[in-house]
Amino acid sequence: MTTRVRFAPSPTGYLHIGSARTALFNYLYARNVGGKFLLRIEDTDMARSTDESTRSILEGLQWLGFAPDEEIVFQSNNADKHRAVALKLLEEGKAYRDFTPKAAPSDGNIKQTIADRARANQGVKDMRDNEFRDLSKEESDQRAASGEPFAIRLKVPETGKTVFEDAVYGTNERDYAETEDLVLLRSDGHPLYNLAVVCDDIEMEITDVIRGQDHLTNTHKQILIYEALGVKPPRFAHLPLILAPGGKKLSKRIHGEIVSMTTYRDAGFLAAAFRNFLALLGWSAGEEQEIYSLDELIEKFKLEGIHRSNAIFNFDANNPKRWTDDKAIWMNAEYVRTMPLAELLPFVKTELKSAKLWRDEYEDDDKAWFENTVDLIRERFFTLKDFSTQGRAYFSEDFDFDQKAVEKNLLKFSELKTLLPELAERFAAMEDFSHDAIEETVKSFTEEKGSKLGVIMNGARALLTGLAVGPSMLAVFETLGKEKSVMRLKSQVAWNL
RNA sequence: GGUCGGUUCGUCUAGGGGUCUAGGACACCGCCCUUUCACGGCGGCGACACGGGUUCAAAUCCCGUACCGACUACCA
Repeated sequence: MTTRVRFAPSPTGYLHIGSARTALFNYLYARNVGGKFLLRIEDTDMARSTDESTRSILEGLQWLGFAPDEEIVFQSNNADKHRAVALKLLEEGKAYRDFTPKAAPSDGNIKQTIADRARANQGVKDMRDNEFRDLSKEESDQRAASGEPFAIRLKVPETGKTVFEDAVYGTNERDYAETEDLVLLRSDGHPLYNLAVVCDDIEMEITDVIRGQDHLTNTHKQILIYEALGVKPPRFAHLPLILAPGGKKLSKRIHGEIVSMTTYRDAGFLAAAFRNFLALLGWSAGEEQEIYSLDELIEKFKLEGIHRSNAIFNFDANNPKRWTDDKAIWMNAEYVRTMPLAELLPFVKTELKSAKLWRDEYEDDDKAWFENTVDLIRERFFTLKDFSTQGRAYFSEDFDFDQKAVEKNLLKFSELKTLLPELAERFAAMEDFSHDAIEETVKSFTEEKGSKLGVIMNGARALLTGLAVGPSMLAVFETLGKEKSVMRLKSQVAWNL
């Protein structure tokens, strides 16, 4: 039997970092065993689901490169089938109508309300305590026929237990007495999550369910439904959660954009790097390698490598340099600096285009120059964004001067105000403006003036790039060329800021 | 409150009875290189939650405690 897995997000927000990892693991697993990776949008919560969210999730998946192998399934389209299953179970006596009036929706923190109620009960609750559970078929049918609203609940057997073997967490057992007679169909006719999931997974012929650990206890309820339906449940593998610093839940409300996939795309992350980072959150190949191509991940991915404890996505909202996880930033920098140049170029092009810095000559007459330049400056970059910000001076005359660089490397040495334009004159007189020739000129100029090489170089760096950091100045001079170097060295703009 | 699960450096993790005076990565700190640095090189700081067992031997097995998490909805 072919392995078939699915990623099943509910469209109530953007693609969350935890969901993205779930998608990744499903994808890797499917590819590793030569199975199918499917996508199902669980949009049965009409109140919270939005098309906007669906679009955002699809966008995130597309960026990460996880295209489903079959058409996307929208769960809401299957509502009729789900209803039919609930009715069938009712007919077979495996479910019953509950005529208890629907409770008013609680305001405030629902989880808290539930916990409080449970505490008030002192933890003892008879899960079978429902006056309609054993109502005669005749009376139930009659009350339904008279138009009385009802929900359909699964009739969980009195004795026994649900057991399943989780690929990550091992054997899970739960006594039936711990599971309530869960609602299958709401009184307004809408199927509920646990029913919908089971029905769809059966219909989609899902063989392995890989999802967040928050569904671990739900699994018992779902197994009960599988049993009532007489269908063999799929294999389950639950993933540890990704938490916020402090071990708290990572949420949109509290942590904002930091949890959204599109944030990383927009911040100049490479999908390959982010995938790599995500793969290492909760999974390990058991070796010391950390940089993996997609193919390597696919080849090495094993469910056994997933661990049981939650991981923390580490970041400091108050520190701009650490706005997201350090390791994610490092990983991206590693990719930017070391990936084959030819693969990086298209991304740089896109970035420069969106910053209005792109020129078609970069792929034509100036192709060699462009490639050399990108290769030179990427050494110190972290994201694609850096090409249009820190790297701006290489592609435009309109760049900003970093105040600190100006103060530290220019203003502190007032003599540079005349020395640098003088150096420009020397440059202007040069015929061969190559690395070695430039070095020769700058060195003799420095000696002649009794100045220091570092002072001259860093002053020039501030003038030519606006920054205090960057590649070797000899390379910068050569890259920018004689004309621009001369012009910028003479410019008084930075001196008058 | 109940049920279930988890706990190795600040973070991601290796390890699954002796090879562990616990390895790697990120971050941090120091030194070196150097015309700068967010590059590179070298080094440092830094963890088996706690308490009992079992065993010749426990980070690894068992029990308890603490802490954290999930679930406990006519949400998904």
